[in-house]
Amino acid sequence: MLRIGLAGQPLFDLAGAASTMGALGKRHMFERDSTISTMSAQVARIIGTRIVSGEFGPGDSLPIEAELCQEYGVSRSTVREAVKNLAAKRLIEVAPKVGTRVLPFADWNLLDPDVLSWRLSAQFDERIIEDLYEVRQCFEPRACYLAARSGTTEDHDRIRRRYADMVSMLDQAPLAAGAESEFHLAIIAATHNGLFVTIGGAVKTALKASFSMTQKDASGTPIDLAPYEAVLSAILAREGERAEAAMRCLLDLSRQRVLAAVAHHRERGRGWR
Amino acid sequence: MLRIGLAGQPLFDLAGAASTMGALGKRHMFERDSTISTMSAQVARIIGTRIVSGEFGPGDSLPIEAELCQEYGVSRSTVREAVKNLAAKRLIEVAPKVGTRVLPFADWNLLDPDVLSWRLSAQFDERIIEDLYEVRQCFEPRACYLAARSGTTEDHDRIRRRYADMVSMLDQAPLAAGAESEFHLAIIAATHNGLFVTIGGAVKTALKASFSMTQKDASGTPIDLAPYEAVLSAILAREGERAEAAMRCLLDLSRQRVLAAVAHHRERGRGWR
DNA sequence: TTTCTTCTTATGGTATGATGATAAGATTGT
DNA sequence: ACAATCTTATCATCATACCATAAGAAGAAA
Repeated sequence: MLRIGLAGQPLFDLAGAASTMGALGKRHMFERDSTISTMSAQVARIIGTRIVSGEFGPGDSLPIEAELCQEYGVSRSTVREAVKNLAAKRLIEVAPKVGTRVLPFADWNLLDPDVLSWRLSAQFDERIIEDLYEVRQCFEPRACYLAARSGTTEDHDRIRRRYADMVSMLDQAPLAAGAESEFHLAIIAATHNGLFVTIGGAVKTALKASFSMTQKDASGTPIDLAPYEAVLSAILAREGERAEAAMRCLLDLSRQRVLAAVAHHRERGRGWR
Repeated sequence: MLRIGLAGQPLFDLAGAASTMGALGKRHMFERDSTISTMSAQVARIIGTRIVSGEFGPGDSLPIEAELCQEYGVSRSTVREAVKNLAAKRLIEVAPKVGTRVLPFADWNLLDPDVLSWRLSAQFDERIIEDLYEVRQCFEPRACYLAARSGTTEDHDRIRRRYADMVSMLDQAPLAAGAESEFHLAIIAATHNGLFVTIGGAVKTALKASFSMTQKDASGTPIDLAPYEAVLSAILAREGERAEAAMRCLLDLSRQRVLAAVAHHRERGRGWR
């Protein structure tokens, strides 16, 4: 049983000393990532980060609810919501009379945006980017094939529109990144396979999170549209194999671009965040 | 704003009329899926089923917390935990002052075991099985390639052991299905790509859930070991391409087997569940 | 000593009621 | 008509209490 934190003094006092006030309004009292709205979400983030950073290892027990309340200075309801949240992400498992235990890594839902961003902030790792692109190379070429072969004309129209959006936003870097995601998602949606959509959405969020880590979207170098155009034309022509190959190529270029941006960002600026 | 349920009378009275007793012990009072331990999990399942069955459409608001308490005869804490759970699965989004709204289908985490089983129980659809196998065909052959090319000898040993387990359990149908999953998971683990592991775990759970729907594991016909042996030997020989092709073949056979079992089950026994 | 039973305790699950903050809608004054 | 204000609906949080039960401790019997 691993126990952390000096007994008594909260590691992170989210709520301050005053006890009997509504808490939502005290958001301004702690600067710690005030973009997260609720306290339970913040507690979840803190505990989650401590788990993915390895401070709690698989099989370890978390402190009991009452201790967590003390540590973070919040009520039991809040802690319970946070814990439930982490359990839903399969980071922990909570059983009556036995406490809250960290699950083995293999159980973690790494596709969860929160889990991903916690992992990135705990220790940024190019490996995570590589893994993401490995997954994309598995799914997106196939999705492209299916979109070309069995997508409806409405699907194709939407893909075309997303491409047009991309073109029109080419100069505004942050918008372009979003438009690019939408292009990919439109292709995936054209497969009409819900699981593809789920995985695609997770990957999109994951990439966005990793971009925001490097604080720059693809290092400002303008995107080369040619590979996208190749994908688009192959899909519209309903040439499955060509679409598949074009997407494979696109992803490879994209991967290189992102890794280059990461490397570039790594050498200037002494680290991550 | 969509409101369902006749105001006042609970649709499902989970807790009964008595109000001031601990509730866990009253599990025996309702037969409704008593395998689920906590009430909040049951409430989540009921609401989740109503969502995936289309009773609430995307954009609709769920009844407010107080109404849900009444409908299901549980306290607000319980309802809140259930709602949080559904939000973690991206079925709904809850915002202060605006209530709880159903998210568009594209946001749902279809890889979540609960979501999958709710979908299956709401309306069993061969399509879901097809989608699952489409996903498997995307990433398992690639995982096989990577396992063959870059797996450690420990990884390979573990794969070999899982295969041996499969062989030894060949006659006990329920165990064999589990052993087969473990074989696949061992291959996926050998890629050392966490995302593959996450997706693989979800797919495994999903298949298990769909099997339990048909109440028979692969219709009792004994599994043909040859394709598995082909995969194993290719991996151990570190022949990536051959391993990839062998897995592709294996999955295709497996898919046919499962669909046949589903069809078989469909014609006798007038439906699902 | 060993084993079985019983008691205690630690721990999560649930209930209840109250307060706070605020977005959305209703009301009112100009 | 429009803008400012008030009210309400609704979730977020807190505090406290009780219950059920798994695990562990203590004691009794063989």
